[in-house]
Amino acid sequence: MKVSKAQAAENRAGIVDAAARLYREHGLAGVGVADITRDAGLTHGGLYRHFESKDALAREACLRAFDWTITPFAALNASHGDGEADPQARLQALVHGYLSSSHRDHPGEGCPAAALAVDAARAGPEMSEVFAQGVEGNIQRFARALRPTEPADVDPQRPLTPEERATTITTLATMVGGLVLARATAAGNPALSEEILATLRTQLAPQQDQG
Amino acid sequence: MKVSKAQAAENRAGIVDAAARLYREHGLAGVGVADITRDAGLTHGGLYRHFESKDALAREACLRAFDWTITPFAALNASHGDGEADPQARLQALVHGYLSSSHRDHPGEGCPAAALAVDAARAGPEMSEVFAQGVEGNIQRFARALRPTEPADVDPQRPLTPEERATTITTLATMVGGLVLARATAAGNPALSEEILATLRTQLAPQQDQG
DNA sequence: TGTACATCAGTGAACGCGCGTTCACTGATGTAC
DNA sequence: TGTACATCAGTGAACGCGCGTTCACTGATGTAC
Repeated sequence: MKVSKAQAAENRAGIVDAAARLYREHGLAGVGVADITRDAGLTHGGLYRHFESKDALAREACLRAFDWTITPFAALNASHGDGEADPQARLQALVHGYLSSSHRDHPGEGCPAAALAVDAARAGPEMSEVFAQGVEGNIQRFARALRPTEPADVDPQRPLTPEERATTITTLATMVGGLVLARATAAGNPALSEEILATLRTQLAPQQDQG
Repeated sequence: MKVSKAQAAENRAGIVDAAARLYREHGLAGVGVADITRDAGLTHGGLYRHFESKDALAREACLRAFDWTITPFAALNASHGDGEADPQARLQALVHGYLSSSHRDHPGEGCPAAALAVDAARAGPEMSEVFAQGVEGNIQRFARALRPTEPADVDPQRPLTPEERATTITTLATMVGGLVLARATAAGNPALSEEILATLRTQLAPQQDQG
């Protein structure tokens, strides 16, 4: 039966959200369209009224997963506005959240760069473009969120300096690599997995460590 | 027809080698057993005389891919023995080789940690165990290869200090994360992909950069 | 050393099975009058 | 405002297709005598 336009839009968004979560959990090749629509409370036949193909849905799901507001980096925005004022404390909060056992064990709600990078590299140029946009966006927001808020007369949206880009890329790459290695070793050698996370927390954000 | 024991062993090794290469190129889910045996010059039917299942072959292929002698890290052994004596120069050579466009564009002969980590995380505890062994081995060899060779009376095989482990884990995680991100963005934003590689080369091994 | 024969690595057809996609159909929606 | 009807989101069966795995068969190997 037909549903209202509002309901249809809601269903479509539900499919994208379900895909974004399931793809991060099981990989692009590990989830079928029937799994996704079932998870969204629908049947698989109607999927093609919304998306041209599974690949098109995967691209949209990847874009969605990089959405700033649902990423692990979301906390940064809040803390930048009214939260922690000290950039070093913000970095510490972010690094500890990212390199946590909880993030490692719940890829479905976690960083898409860590969960989908290897799959995206094999999924063709269009997916790579979506992925690159997400990574570039993360670099920008990550670097800006860690800038000092003083002095107040400096534009917080000014372009990144080469140094800012370099240190941000390095930190992001280390976090992504660490999370990826921690996940791959978690089931087979939990101690090594924890050691990787704890080591990188300390290396990236010195000072006290609270797991 | 039956073949000699020597030929059978050679065929089996050929299957493992083909699997190690194809899995790194296309992922564990992206290659069929028929692709692998065809690549090894055989038909798919006989595969099960050598391996219990596709998963068992995948595990053996992962183990093989981590083999020190065919890894990008292989150069380290040689250079440790009779090559570059300066640890800083060895680090530089390794980092530049690892974070090169060539390594990015040829995952089949490259680092299994970068190519298979995300797949391994989803492939069950047995695969994770194999992967964890490979990572631990890489930590050990990487750290030892970068030790100073002087003074000569210190045992080069002595256990790693906590500091050695920490800096090695950080460097490895950064290289893996960087390569993974460079691969995922290569087709969609080549400039960003190159920037990631170049930035990390400079950050991990300061001094001159030769691409 | 020679011969007869059991073994078994490899072949290629066949098997279920799950996948992405298509399609005839349904019936509530939303528009035209 | 009411009514008739075209639209189209969603359903569920059906389609090819490729996959992992099985199996009867082949014939060179390697062993027993």
